[in-house]
Amino acid sequence: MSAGEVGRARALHVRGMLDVLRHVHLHPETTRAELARDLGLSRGSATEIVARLRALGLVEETAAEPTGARGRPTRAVRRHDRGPVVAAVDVSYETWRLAVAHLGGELEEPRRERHRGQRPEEVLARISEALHETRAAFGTRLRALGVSVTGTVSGGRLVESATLGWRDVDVAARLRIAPLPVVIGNDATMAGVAEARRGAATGADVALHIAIEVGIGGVVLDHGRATVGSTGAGGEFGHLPFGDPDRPCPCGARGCWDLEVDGRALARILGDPPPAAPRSTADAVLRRAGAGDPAARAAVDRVAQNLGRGIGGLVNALDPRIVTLSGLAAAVFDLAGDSVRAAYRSGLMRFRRHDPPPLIRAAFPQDGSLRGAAELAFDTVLSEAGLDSWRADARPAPETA
Amino acid sequence: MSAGEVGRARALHVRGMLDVLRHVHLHPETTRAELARDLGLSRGSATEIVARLRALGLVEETAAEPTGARGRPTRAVRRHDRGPVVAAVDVSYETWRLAVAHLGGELEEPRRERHRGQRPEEVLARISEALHETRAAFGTRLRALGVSVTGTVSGGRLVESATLGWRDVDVAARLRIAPLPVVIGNDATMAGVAEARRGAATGADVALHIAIEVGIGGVVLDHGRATVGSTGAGGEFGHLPFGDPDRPCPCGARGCWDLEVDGRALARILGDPPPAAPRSTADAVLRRAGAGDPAARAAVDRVAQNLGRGIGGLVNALDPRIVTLSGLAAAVFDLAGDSVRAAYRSGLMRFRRHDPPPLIRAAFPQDGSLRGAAELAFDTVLSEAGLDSWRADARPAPETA
DNA sequence: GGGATTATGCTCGTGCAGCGAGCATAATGA
DNA sequence: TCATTATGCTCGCTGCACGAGCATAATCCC
Repeated sequence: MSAGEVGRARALHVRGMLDVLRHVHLHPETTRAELARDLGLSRGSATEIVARLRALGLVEETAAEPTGARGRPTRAVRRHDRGPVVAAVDVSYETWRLAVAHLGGELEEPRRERHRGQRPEEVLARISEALHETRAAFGTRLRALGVSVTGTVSGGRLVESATLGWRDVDVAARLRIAPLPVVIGNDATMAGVAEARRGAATGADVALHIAIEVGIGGVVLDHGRATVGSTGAGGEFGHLPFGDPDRPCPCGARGCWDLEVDGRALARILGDPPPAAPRSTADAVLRRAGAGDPAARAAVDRVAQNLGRGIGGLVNALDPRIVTLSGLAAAVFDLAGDSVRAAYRSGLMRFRRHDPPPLIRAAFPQDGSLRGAAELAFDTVLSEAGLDSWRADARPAPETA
Repeated sequence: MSAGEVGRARALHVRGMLDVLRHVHLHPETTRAELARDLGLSRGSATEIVARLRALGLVEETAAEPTGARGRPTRAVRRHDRGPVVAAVDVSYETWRLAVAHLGGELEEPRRERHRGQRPEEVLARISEALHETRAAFGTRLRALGVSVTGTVSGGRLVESATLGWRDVDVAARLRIAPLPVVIGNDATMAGVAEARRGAATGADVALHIAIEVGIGGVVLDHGRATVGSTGAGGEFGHLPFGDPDRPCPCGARGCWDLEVDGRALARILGDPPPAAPRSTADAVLRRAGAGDPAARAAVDRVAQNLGRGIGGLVNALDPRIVTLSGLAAAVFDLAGDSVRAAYRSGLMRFRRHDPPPLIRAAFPQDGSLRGAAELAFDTVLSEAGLDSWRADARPAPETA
């Protein structure tokens, strides 16, 4: 190389730019003055950092609508119209979805396809195709991929999904697009991230998210960060032995909480055979209970108690500030909230009962996992490496002096 | 104030000094060259930072013993002989202990007193007295206080301790010494911190620590940081409903795991009345089982199964890399390891069974909670605020130019 | 309508901290 | 004795943020 190449490999200090960019991501309508205040920057630094971000095509400044307050009007700092985007994929029971997300979290209308009956390779090939179309449409603006999948994710692989009937599939590898970073996680984990960062648990230091579809998924969020353990499989609360110790679970263990709270539990309590589609069964029972069927009502009540009791135990163990519920958990909570709450309270240690963490419906019942996948994908964009690579892609080759 | 006081309130950039100081804390015998390599510093920066730390009386440099390797011999960077120390207090069932810890983690021989039968105020007054003696001996070298206490800690208070018979005591407030920061936590939490940072779980990204004395304490460690929830009460795994749903727990809930694994469980299984001192009862049963008493042996086996099964569930939910055991959990594991392991494995989800997280004895069965309290106290010293205050105490009043 | 008030934007000089090249130093080994 | 190896130290350089001072642009109030 030429002799003029001194100090090129040097680590760039981009802390300030990242702080500002993350703030813009979390508060899409912001101003320089707000940035300076919230991030503890001087106005001079704010000016300089915003100027650098503008030069990189990451943010734009436009005239802000007048607030009517005194003082020189500020300008709005917004995401750049041609700034970075990420792709978010969610693979669920019968369908998959693919959406593009912008800085600030805005999700474009997702593309959606049914995949029931297809083999994993077929499904993933279709999604990969769609991803390549997205890549073609957005070019280098597409920076990362977040994948949410219903099932247990460990070591970056989908190790087991009873819902999908898949086992040990390297979903991330099959969806990877050339140089883009991929993050993959369980759907409940992803939805929990969305709730903690922009949903019902916004601002909570520690939050517990509980989602029931078939079985229970969940996650603890610590300041918006999912605590997923050493391999990424953390949050499988459904396989805590809260249930009948003799009842075998498809997971291989016995007494799993899973078996006491979903469609399988409702069918069993009602004396019906194990359902082929537990989620639909659950919806049917909930409808009947809502319509006044006493047997259905009793079954829902029983499941509500099992749910509340388990959540009480989890709150004892994990000490969240708030508990968000989605899927069947939210539906049961709607229909039999008193039963859930009563069992929850009586499952709490005494000192917690005077001010228990509230149980709240999730803010994103439909697209939480897509939103969460987008958030985690953006985490890789809003990092030193992500900023460096954006800069490298945006600029022509660096010139030697 | 004088006009020369420009920029005094400015935040000092001390990242490099803190990085080096933390490295010295974790690796007490180090060298400049190692610091530069491990922290990614240039040798020039290492020189400068070490010089600054020396000037502040935080580290010393001495001739290192020759390694026999080629090259200019390096000098050892060690904690300063008159550098900062912290006090660590552990309040347990019958005694309390107070120890002084140095940078690097070395613990001086603890002072120990029995307190059985005394009221909380008396006990804490005695400890406070001892702390003031420590303060008198070490002066401003004493920088922080870490308190470990057996019981549930929430919001900085001891809210409930069945072991001590205390309820809602503001231990931290009663032990605070004038301006020093105080950190307080549950004894199992503190012991877990010690295991994760310097003990059996060193290097594990996520570790689960399980301690049984009376009931179960525990904690998840994430890269050495205790995940204690929103109020600090996280880790009360003993109050997960793994047990008989009808059995009432003194905590107010039912079916708690606590009741299935400690001296109370052993007594119940043996048909004995509830013991007054469950830990001694447990030790006695363990001795009889070790000596070959078949009834005792069967009871220990049963408890071993309850322990293993619960740990399996926790591993499913929390996904640690390793599980460390102490107290009665370690003793049961020694005596009935096969039963613990078998129940553990059969409680795991199938995909985990080919390579389950190992169950390991804790490295600090005796003084883990003291060591952990010292570690957390040192965290406050090895922070920007801690460094600033050390600088302020060490130097005379800043001069105005 | 015109100053007073309030708030934000911009420029510029300053300081800190770390980089890295080059040279000095101090051991081993042939 | 001199090459080799490794560390220590000096020094000029650079990136980044600070903060004072001034410019700018709105509303408020007489």
